This record gives sequence, structure tokens and C-alpha cells, in this order.
Amino acid sequence: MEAVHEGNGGGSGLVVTELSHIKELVKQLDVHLGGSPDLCKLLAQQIFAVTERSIGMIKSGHFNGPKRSAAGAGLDSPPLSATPSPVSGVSNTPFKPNKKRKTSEKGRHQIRVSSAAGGADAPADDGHSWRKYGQKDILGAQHPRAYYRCTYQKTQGCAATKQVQRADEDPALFDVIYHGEHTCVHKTAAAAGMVQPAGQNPDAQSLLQSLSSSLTVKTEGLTAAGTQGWSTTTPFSFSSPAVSGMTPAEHHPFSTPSTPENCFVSMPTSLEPSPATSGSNHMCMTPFHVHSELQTMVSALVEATSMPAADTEEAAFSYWGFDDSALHVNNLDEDVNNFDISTFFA
DNA sequence: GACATTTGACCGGG
DNA sequence: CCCGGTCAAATGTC
Repeated sequence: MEAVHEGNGGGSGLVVTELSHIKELVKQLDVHLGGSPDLCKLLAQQIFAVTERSIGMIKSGHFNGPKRSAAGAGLDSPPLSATPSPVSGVSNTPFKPNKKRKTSEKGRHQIRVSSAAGGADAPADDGHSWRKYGQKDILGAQHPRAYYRCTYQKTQGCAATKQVQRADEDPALFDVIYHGEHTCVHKTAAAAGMVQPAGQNPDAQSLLQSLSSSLTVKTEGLTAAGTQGWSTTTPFSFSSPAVSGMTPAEHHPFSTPSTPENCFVSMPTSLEPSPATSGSNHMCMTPFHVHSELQTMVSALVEATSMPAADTEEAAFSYWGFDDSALHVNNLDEDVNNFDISTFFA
């Protein structure tokens, strides 16, 4: 996967072009969903490649120097590398017993999570299964930092890790730093104790959960950001209104940890038995996040094309950003495999 | 017994 | 040499 090197100037326009490309590919995919699986696979690869390029553009052109936002804690953020991680296939890294510090990790995304449970000593479940492997007192921090790795590191070679540290100023907030990407087939539904209908693929199930959430992604403070629309200082605002009939555990729109730095996330505690969910979730997303999620969604979508469909409610994805452009994806309620996709350029 | 967590030691980058 | 990230043995939980 090669990053497309683009000058900082017209980066957003190019990414819009790439997004449009993705849209067209998804449209084709939509057409062929009931047809040739091979063609779907091919389209999936193309979508994946385009998405990767887009991420590469953002990384190389717009996120070479992570700026701290107002919500930023005192955590340093080294520049994102221009070499995004290869997501294709399971990278079976041998994982040498190396205690080397990972300073310039390729996929490093920081978010701030508030635990709705208040006194909980860990942020709300992010949809992945983690295993704690260490804890350290950090100089200048009031609370220790906990180190987690993916539960499926051994079995599936998943290299994803995360660090969780309670914020000094507000004990209800946690700074979560994700490293790497999940290559595992995470069984979030099963892990959350959800009953899975027989004969359905976990991947499809997970995807359908994602599709079942109503999502809205919009830019926030574009004008205040200055010249380049979604510049490095402009986060995306991500809101997910509550979907009727969905339990909080099903409500996680995306379970991937590919969240960017400088994000503020507040979400209900998904493991709480009583669904006393607030009206909506909010998180600020950078374009990198949007693309990462889109990439994940699309790949999962295509992976699931051959799977049997499950009951879903209508879902609508709206990706706002990149100046005045927007991408809308509507999941038709009667058929999960059908999507109404449209773009807008105001 | 299997798996997860705790915790001190170890390692290496800066 | 300090400090952050990881290891791995000990311990806890189911």
C-alpha cells in the first residue's frame, strides 16, 4: 500500500475525489451484491485500496503534525508516520520478546472517553476484548497508566494495544491511546453476552450492528478552523442518536479503535444492564477517523456480502466534511444488502 | 485448569 | 540515567 504523496494545498479536494471514488465503487458493489461474489471481492479490494490512499493523503498532507486540541491532556503525540499499516490479511507478526519502547507507532490514536458509570475504574467498553498486561505510574500524572493488548494476540496475531489513563482533572474521564489496528475477528457480540442467531456469521453480525446504528458525522467549527476547511485543528463531530429497539451494547457504531488523537468521546457504558442511555453519543472525529471507519465499514461490508442478512432497522450514515462535501449512505430497512448512497457538494 | 490481573523486573530510547 | 513500555512470575477468579 503506497501512500499518495500530495501537497498540503489541495489535499482535501483530492480526498473528496477519492471519497467519490469509494462511493462509485460501493455503488457498483451494491449492484453486484446479489450476483458474483468474485466481483464483489474485486470491488472490495478496490475500495480498500482507495480508502488506503485517502488515509495516506491525510496522513502525509494534513496530519504530519498533530495539533493539540482544547480537550487535550498532557500527552505527547509524535507525528503519524506516512506509512499506514497494511490491513490486508492477518499480519502474523512473530512478536519477539522485545521490551523496546514503541515510540513511533504507525497507528497511534488518542481519544478521551468518559465513563457513564462514573466511579468505574475503566472507560466504557469499546467493543474489543482487551487483556491487561501492565500498569505504570507515570511521572506527573496522578493516576497510573494501564496497558492492554488484544485478547486475540496469541490466537490471531492481533497486534492492537491500548493505554488507558485516568485524566487528572476529571476522574470520570479516561485518555485512551490506541496502537496498531485490530486484525482479529473480534466477537464483540458474543463477548458482550449477546445471543447470536444460529447460522449467522459473526462478521456479518458485527457489521449489521454497525449498520443498525444511525450515525451522523458532521464537521464542527469549519469556519473557525480557517482556510483549509477540515484542517489539522478541525475535528469532526460524530453523533449517534439512539436507535429505538437497540440495546446499548448493540449501539456501538464501530468497534474498531481507529480513533484519532484529540478526540473527545462520551458514550454510555455498554455493559450496564439497564439501558438508561442518553439521547446520543458524541465524539469529535478527524477526517482520518472518518476514513478509517469508512475503510473498516466497507471492508466489513464486503466481507459480509456472502453472509445471510439479519434483521436490521434502517440506518443512515452521513459523512460530512472535506469542505462542503458530504457522503450519505442509507441502509434500506427491508434489505440489509441494499444501500442508497449519495453525495452532496454544497 | 484455564484465563485474567497484578506487580516488580527488565529493557532501551531519549 | 530516567522513564515509559513490556515481560513474566505470582496471584486471583471462574
